[in-house]
Amino acid sequence: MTGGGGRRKMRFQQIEQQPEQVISMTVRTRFAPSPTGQVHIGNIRAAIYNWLFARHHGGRFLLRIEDTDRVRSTDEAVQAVLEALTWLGLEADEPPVYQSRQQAAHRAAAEQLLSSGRAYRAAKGEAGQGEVVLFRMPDHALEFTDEIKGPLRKAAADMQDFVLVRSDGTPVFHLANVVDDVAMGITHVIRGDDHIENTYRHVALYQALGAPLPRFAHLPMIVNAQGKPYSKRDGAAYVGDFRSRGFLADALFNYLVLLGWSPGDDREIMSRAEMIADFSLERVQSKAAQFDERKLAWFNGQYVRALPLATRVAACADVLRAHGIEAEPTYLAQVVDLLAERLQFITDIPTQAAYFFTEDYPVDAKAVRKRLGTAEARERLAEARAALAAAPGFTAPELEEVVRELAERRAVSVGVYIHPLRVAASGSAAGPGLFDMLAVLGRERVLARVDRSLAEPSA
RNA sequence: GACCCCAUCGUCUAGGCAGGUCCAGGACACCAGGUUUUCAUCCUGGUAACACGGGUUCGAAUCCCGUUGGGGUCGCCA
Repeated sequence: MTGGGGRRKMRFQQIEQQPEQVISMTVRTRFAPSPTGQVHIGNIRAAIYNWLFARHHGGRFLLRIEDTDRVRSTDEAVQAVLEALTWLGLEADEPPVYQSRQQAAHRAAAEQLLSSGRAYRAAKGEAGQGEVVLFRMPDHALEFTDEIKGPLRKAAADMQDFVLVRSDGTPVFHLANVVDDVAMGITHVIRGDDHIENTYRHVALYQALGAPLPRFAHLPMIVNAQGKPYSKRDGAAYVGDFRSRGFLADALFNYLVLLGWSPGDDREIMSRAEMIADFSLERVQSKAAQFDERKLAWFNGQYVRALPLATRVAACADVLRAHGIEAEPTYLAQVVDLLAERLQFITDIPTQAAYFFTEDYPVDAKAVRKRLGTAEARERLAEARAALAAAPGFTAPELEEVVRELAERRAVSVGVYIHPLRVAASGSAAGPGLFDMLAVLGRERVLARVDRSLAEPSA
């Protein structure tokens, strides 16, 4: 059985759950996390697809907090969900629905099922736990056409009755989920494919409740390098992890959208508008996708570089401030502009550009040995120092002119001066163009650092 | 174990529903070269895949069957 092709062909041999016009009706999708912890990367991708699908069809994207597990659900987790959605720009179109507040409706549905004979009371499991309400599964096979997987079918013999209401009177996931989806008018249920088995039960529930069936789309999982479900042990697994590690929301969004979906052409970097315009469940992959943080990092670099300078400067200022560095805005803007192509993460700024802000910057010992380790190198550095000091002004073109002139005069490659100067002025062998860097650093700082280098005992 | 899902470069994928134009295209990563004072960016080139076996067909990555491999589900969790 091969992916998309087969499933799309077969779809039309099946009876549709809803008329084709469904798409022209108002599409309503929802993200329904259970607030028991941080928001997992796989869940947020489901949220993204729900959002994109709703936007594509001019419909609505809703949020439902499935907090019926009172023991494990926490307010902090609810906050985490809200923050993750806001950060990624996935605002819901209506106020969030809290499942725990819908219990009256859940109970009413159970009563309805009880009186119609589709559910029954029974003492199940260990003695002493009391009575539960069980749903009576139909005695015929159940089938539905998944928007991603194609026609799916389950024989009656492979399905058992299941609990709808616990012995303590609280509704179980299946009941609450379906009742709420009906109440919220959800037309398309887009969720992880670990829910496929549940869907048969849900289909039976919708039918028993006399509610119209939504369309279902089951997304494949996100797996790690071992092909196992992606978890915290595989590095960043939660939305908050990515955020704190310096990933941009747009970069993560773009990467995640493409992890399991493609526009059908060669585009990689896409705007939200493009994604919305082109998104379709038909093009969602049906096999699990392996998370590749290196590609995510590449996306991040692309997005960081595309940031307007002012935005990048502000973001860098925040990161620096968190590191106890208060940078003067104009100066910082020069530094950030200088580092433009070299920043893949905004959070790299403190380590990558420390020497711009403090005299206590890290020094690469290896670079010092290589570029300042010989008597000759130090002599060249001294010559360069004199040239810099004699420069008419301390702008990049002026500095470049005096140093190149010096090299010409001594008939040596200009690199002979550049490399020692770079290490003496920044402590590093890598960095922006030397003359621009020196100009931004300023005469005083540069000369002082060079003098300090010259004063240190040679290796 | 039962039931279900999945299978194109190392990874994400295009192509598959309408079989030939695919000795399989793009991106990340990797390798080489170029640009450059370094690093990064950027540019050029390269290595690299249709899981296997049958079948249908003049012709299969594309259709069918099977095998193998991977995954999911079998809770008074969600």
